[in-house]
Amino acid sequence: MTLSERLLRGVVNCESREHLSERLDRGQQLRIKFGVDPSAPDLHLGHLVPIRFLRRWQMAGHLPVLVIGDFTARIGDPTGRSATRPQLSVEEVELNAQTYLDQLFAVLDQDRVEVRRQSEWFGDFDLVAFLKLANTFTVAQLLQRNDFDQRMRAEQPIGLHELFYPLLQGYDSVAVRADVELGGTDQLFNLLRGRDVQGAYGEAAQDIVTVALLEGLDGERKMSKSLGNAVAVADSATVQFGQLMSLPDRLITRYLALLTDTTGAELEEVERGLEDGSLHPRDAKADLAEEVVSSLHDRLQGQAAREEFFRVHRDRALPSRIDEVVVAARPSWDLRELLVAAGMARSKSEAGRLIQGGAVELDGVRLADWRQPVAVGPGAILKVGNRRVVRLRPG
RNA sequence: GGGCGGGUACCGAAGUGGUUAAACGGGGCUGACUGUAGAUCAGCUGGCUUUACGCCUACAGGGGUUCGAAUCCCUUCCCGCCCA
Repeated sequence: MTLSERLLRGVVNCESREHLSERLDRGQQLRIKFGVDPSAPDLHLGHLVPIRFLRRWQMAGHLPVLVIGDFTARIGDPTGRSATRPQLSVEEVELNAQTYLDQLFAVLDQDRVEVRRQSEWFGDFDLVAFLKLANTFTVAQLLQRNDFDQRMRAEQPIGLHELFYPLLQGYDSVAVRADVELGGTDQLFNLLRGRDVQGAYGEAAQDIVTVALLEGLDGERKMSKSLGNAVAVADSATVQFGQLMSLPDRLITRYLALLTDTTGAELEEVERGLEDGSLHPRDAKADLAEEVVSSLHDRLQGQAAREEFFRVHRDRALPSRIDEVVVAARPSWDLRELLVAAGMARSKSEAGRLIQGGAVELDGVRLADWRQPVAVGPGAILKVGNRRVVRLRPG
């Protein structure tokens, strides 16, 4: 396997592949730009795909250039959106960016990156400069983009400022003198515009690479916090493990390929095992989950999370650690009020529904009638649904 | 500037004077089944109350008509399309 083949493994789009491969094989050190969107500060597994890619390059001696989109975040990237994104304030952006970087440096070597902010060059961008940038494209060129086209068709609004997003991102490449730009496949349009902008400013066009977008836990849409199908990098090992176990079976190998260092041969083996039934999907998924969780925390926590999961779900035992909730000491409780007091329901109506639905257990006894008052002993175990359990402490 | 069409619950979308807390679909929650999930089936999906088809809040905002309005009228705001 040549150097370029190794570094371009898993890449979906590459332009120009020939040019890039040649530079990589020649051993040239490249500045690989990666845009950091500080509108969503919580990293999830989907972010990890390009970040792991960057790490591979970093270890091969290339320089990741992280561009914090502190201007574009205030516009809102229209990519993949059917609606305009909310615009953020300067303070929000700065705070988010820092949170993002902190999490990112768990994977990347902090000392071998260049961190830049768009405000460095856009901070005093004047109208003349802006119009010059705007002059690099026609409206038709920008409107051919899929997201816009769909929105036009659906008679949805498109903010004028959204049109400028690809231009600003493209100018970033000029500003940081990017050799290569990395992004998810949804960034293809923006990345390509970067090449055009560089050309318009008399610079060599960057090569671009895109990597796959990770599907979320629902197996349908791309992983995103707002869709509620994401596994957050900052979550605890047990939570992450449980979430990964809820992944649809058919995504096991995809996750392995995108989130772990599993080799191609190993992947084929798993695939074969799943197909002929010699490998239980549950176990394959547990292996995947342990691997991913271990990489985010450490090996020990990965194993512990696995054991805990099997304990609670397969063996139906109580979790080894149960959060304690202090509730008022009373001789007897209205069960609905108890649920609200314990933070298991937002309102008494909601509590009543849960009880009627048979979701509530107190000390292992299912309570389906909220009219029946209950007594709460010290250390009573309140269970609502399959995964929410607390220990009650009257006091 | 002119014409037209819109703004309904988390989302999409019905409803065009009364039995509408608002059909239907999606999503979410819960139960059964399981391999944990998915698929499947079932229930729930505004709040409050001594749970009662009782009360309160709700169909962009405000005002009005009416015994009664998401539904009619006036007005403000917002969005889309077409023409200029």
